Amino acid sequence: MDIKVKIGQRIRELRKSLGISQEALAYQAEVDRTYVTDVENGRRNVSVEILEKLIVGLEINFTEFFNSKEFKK
Amino acid sequence: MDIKVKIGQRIRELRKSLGISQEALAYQAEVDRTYVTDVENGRRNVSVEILEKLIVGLEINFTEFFNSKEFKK
DNA sequence: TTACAATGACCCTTATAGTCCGTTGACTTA
DNA sequence: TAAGTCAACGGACTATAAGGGTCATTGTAA
Repeated sequence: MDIKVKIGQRIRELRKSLGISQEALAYQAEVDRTYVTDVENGRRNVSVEILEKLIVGLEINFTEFFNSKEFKK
Repeated sequence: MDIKVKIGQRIRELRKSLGISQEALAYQAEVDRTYVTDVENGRRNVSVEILEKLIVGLEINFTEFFNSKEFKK
């Protein structure tokens, strides 16, 4: 599966588990509201700096973010 | 530390453990040789699609790549 | 010494990542 | 009836990722 889609799904999964809206995540990650929508829907090829912002906004770290079934190939 | 630097260091570490040159990694990952140099030296804010190419070129997966001390915050 | 491979550090395009404005529809609560 | 939140989408714009060229440097080997 497309890495962009995998990352989008993972972000949505973690955001929902936090019970926050896309807009709230966008605010915490300091990115645009519409950008979060695009990322979650696998339409954006995010850079690591932006991904870091999102991961921090999700109150997690890179290791935990990628420690998920879909990233183990 | 800067996420770009952390990723660069991790790539260099894994590349050296494979015993291959930057050029060989660039070839396997289908990116430019000078780009690998820049990434390893923390000068590039790589996108996830390019990072995936590099990770595949390093014969590893995202989970293992980020399962390293410096990515656990 | 010479020669070569590997790496690093510039520089310069162009393709696209990322922002910001808006609208729309679905759903909820008053 | 609103009026609110939320997610999806589009268009236009700016910032920058990615590719590629060139030359310098370093190390090693003959």
